Amino acid sequence: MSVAQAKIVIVDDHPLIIQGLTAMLQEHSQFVITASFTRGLEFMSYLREHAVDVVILDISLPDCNGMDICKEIKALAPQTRVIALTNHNERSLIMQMLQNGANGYLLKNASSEELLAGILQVLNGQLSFSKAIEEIITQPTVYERDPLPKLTRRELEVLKLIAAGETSLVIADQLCVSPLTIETHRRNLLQKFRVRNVAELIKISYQLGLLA
Amino acid sequence: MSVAQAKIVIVDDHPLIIQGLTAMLQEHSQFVITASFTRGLEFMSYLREHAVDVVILDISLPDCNGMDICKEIKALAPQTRVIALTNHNERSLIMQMLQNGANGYLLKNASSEELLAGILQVLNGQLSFSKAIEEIITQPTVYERDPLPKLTRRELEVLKLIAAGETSLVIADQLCVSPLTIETHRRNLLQKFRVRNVAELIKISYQLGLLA
DNA sequence: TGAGAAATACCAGAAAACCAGTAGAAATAA
DNA sequence: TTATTTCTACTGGTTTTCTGGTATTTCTCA
Repeated sequence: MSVAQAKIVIVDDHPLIIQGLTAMLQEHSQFVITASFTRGLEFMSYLREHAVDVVILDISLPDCNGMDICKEIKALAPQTRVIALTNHNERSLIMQMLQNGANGYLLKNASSEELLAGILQVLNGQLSFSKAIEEIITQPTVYERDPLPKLTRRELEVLKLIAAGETSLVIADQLCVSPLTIETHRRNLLQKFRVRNVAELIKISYQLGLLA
Repeated sequence: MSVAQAKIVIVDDHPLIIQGLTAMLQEHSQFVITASFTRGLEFMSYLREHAVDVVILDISLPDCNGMDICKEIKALAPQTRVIALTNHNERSLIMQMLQNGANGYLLKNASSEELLAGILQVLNGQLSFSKAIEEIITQPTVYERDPLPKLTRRELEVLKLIAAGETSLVIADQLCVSPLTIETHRRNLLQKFRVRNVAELIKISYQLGLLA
């Protein structure tokens, strides 16, 4: 990895971002971009055939979620370094990515120096974070929120209907269950997210990227 | 504008996007990128001193809102074409930008061909939209939602506290007014957004970028 | 300076959400 | 095949929001 060029792959659904990264990395001969993808699944099948040193990975992809992709990458090719590149700066998301084995977490509004330094760091076996991310991590955080709650299929379904403005009664009707059941799901949602009412629930769900 | 190079300026808080656009446009000699900014206000003072043919403008900027910037550009330099470049695809946002005089509306996940074609179109005096945007516009819209409601300062303040999960009583306390007043603001918010309850309110506010 | 917008405030009743506790059936994982 | 989780459903009571009115004072800007 020290003499040869480092093989880098970009996975991002924004062609502009790919182009920007490519332009940036081209100027540095120690890197070579061997491929880029706008879909996570296409990348995964590529990874099965090719060696990759660093993956620069968008968390929010159209066809699948970057978090899971990260985990799969680490299962399939543990030596491949993963750098998350995203706009999301929710603490729980970051922690989850680290949990899943990410080597770095950079924000899309990072400067090219930051990006470059980040890639070099993970190649060196170190972790790498945007300044803003570092602050969020080290922050003892009054805002401490535990690892992104795992919702059941039904709960997610109910959550979306709540966000759509439907009342428990209507939701019950739509899902063909008792309104009391919906009330229970509702309560469990509030509990899992540790919030006090739907307003907060919807806000957090958005911040965590569970909705839209 | 036909013989000379078209002067293009990019305003986007993501260096990567700027780099991507720059790389893309460099290959075409009919364009020249004369400047790029990560802040709207800096750009505005630049515009007072320099001629610009096309501004590629991110709607969500750190220091100010791209919507207003668009209006100001059109007031200051009506011959300058404005292309909105953003991730938001809410109908009301698009309409608002058009209202404010934008010449084009492209999505950040657009392909380079789409971007290039878009710039050429607005230079020709035509309007230009991403395919997805065109669909949203022409859609007879079951989803019709009128121009992004204008909130008063107080309403926005209340909205944020609602999103934070505070009850009317607590909000009233915090703002040192009667709970009944908050109820009124609340009602006006629901009315302005044409929604039925806070869940929907918060969802839409997020989609419109009013929160976080 | 005068009109319209914004912020304030009230009443009263209906609807919906929230809280606490319990529990059986069904699906899924160990 | 247990064990655990998920989905379902209930009782009963409290709090909060939502609806539909009305109305005064203070800004704001044309």
